[in-house]
Amino acid sequence: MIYLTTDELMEKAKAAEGKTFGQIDLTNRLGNISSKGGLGQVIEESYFGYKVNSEARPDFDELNVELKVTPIKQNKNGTLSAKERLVLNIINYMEEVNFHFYNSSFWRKNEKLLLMFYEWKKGIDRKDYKIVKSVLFTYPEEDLEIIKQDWETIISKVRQGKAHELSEGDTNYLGACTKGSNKKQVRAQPFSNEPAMQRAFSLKQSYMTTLVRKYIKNEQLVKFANTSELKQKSLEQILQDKFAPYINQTLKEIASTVGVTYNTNSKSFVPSIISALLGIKGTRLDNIEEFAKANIQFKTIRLEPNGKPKESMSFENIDFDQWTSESWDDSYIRNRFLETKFLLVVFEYKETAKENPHRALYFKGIKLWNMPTPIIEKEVKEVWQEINNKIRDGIEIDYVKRGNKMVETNNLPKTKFNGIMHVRPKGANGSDKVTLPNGQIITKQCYWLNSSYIANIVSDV
DNA sequence: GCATGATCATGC
DNA sequence: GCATGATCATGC
Repeated sequence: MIYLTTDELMEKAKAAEGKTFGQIDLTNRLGNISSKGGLGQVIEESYFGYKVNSEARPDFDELNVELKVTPIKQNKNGTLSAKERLVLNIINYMEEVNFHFYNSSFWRKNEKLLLMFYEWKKGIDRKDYKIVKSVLFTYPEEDLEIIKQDWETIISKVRQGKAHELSEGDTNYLGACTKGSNKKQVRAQPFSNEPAMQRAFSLKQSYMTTLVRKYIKNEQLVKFANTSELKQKSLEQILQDKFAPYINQTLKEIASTVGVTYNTNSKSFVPSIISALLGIKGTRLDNIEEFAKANIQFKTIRLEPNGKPKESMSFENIDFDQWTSESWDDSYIRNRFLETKFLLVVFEYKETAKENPHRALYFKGIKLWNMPTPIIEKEVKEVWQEINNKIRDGIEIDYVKRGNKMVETNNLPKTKFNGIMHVRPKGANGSDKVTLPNGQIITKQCYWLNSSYIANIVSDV
C-alpha cells in the first residue's frame, strides 16, 4: 500500500490509536520467541504493509516521513514521560563531516517523523501494550535552531578528531547516544586513529517527554529564546547574556530591579528571579520550555570569600532498593548525571559570617554544566559500588553519645572517599528512617557533591 | 576550618 | 506526609 498524501497516511496512523500490538500483529512476530522483532517492525509490516528495511531513506520515502514507534510511561505521581530517548540514524563519522546540516543524514532521514506513542507498563506482555497517540511531527522553528546547534556541536567534535569523546551531555535536544550491543562496538573516525564508540543521533528523553505531555496532555510550556536570537547565538550564550547585567549586584538589588519581592525564606525566591530576568516573569522553572526539553536543572551556589561553598551540594535521597537492584550501566545515578545539565547560579559573600552576620550575597555568574563522563565512570561509580558492597556485607551502624545526644554513625563513603561525592544522612528529623534491602534500618541517606569539588567546578565563573 | 550527623522550613 | 533545599551543631 502506498500512501499518496500525508493526510492519507495520518488517517491510517490515527486509526491505530487504542489498538494493542497483539491486535495488529498479523504475522505473530511478537508470539514467536525466536523472532526478535520489535514493536516498530510489527507496525511497519502488519499495519502499514511494507517490508522492514534499514535504509538511509525515510520509511515513507515519497512523503519524506520516518516512522517511529516509541514508549511512554506513567510516573508514580501520575504524570506522563517518554520512557526512552528516541534513537534515530547511526552516525557515520566518516561521511557526516562532509555535509552541512540541511544535507546531513540526520535531516534527510528525520525531517518529518510519524510518532506513534504506545503506553509501556511494567510486567505486562508486549502484545498488550496499547497505541495511545499518532502524531505527524515537524520541529518547531526555535527547536530546529537548537537542533542545528547540537548537530554542529557533534560534527565539530568529529572534525576535531574527538568522536571517541562524544557524550550526550555535549548537546541540548539532539544527542549522540551510544548504539550497539556493547561498548566494544566501535567505528572509524576521519581525523583520528582512535576507534570511537558507535553512536546514533537521538532526541533526548527530556525532549521526548515534552512532546508526550504536549500531544497527550496538552501541556503548555513557556520559552525565553526566540528564533532570531537563536540564529545569532547558542542557547548557552543567550543565557549568559541574560544574566550578565546583574553580575556584582546583590540579590536584594536584583530582586528590586526585576520586580520580585525580596524574601529569602521563600523556596521560590531564586527561581522567580531567574524566570523574571529571562523575561518570562511568573513562570515556574519546570515550565520553561528550553529547560524541560534539555533537562536543565538549576542549583544555587553560595561561595564564601575564600571561593568555596560552606556546604556540600545535596541531591535526592538514595533509594537503596533501586541502587542495589540495577547494573551500573543502567543505574539511576549514572543516568542522572549523564542526562542532566545543571544551570549553576553562583553567588558570593564578600565578607565572612564573622566579619558581618548580615552579609550581602552578590551574584557572580552562571555556568551551564554537566558532569564529565570520566568522573561519572570513575568516582560516581566508586560510590555506587561501595554502597552496593556495604549493603551486601552489612553497613556498620552505631549509636554514640555526643554531648547529651545520641547520634547514628555509619561507614558509608564520606568526604574523603574520593574527593567528589559522599553520602550523608538527610531526614526530616531523627525518626526519618528507611529499611535497607538487607533488613537494616538507617536514617534516610542522600548523596552529596563535595564542597571542594563544587568550588573546582565554578572556579572559572 | 573541616567533617559528619541532625534537622528546620517551605511547598506540593 | 514527604521531598527538597538549606543550614545548624558538635567534635576533632
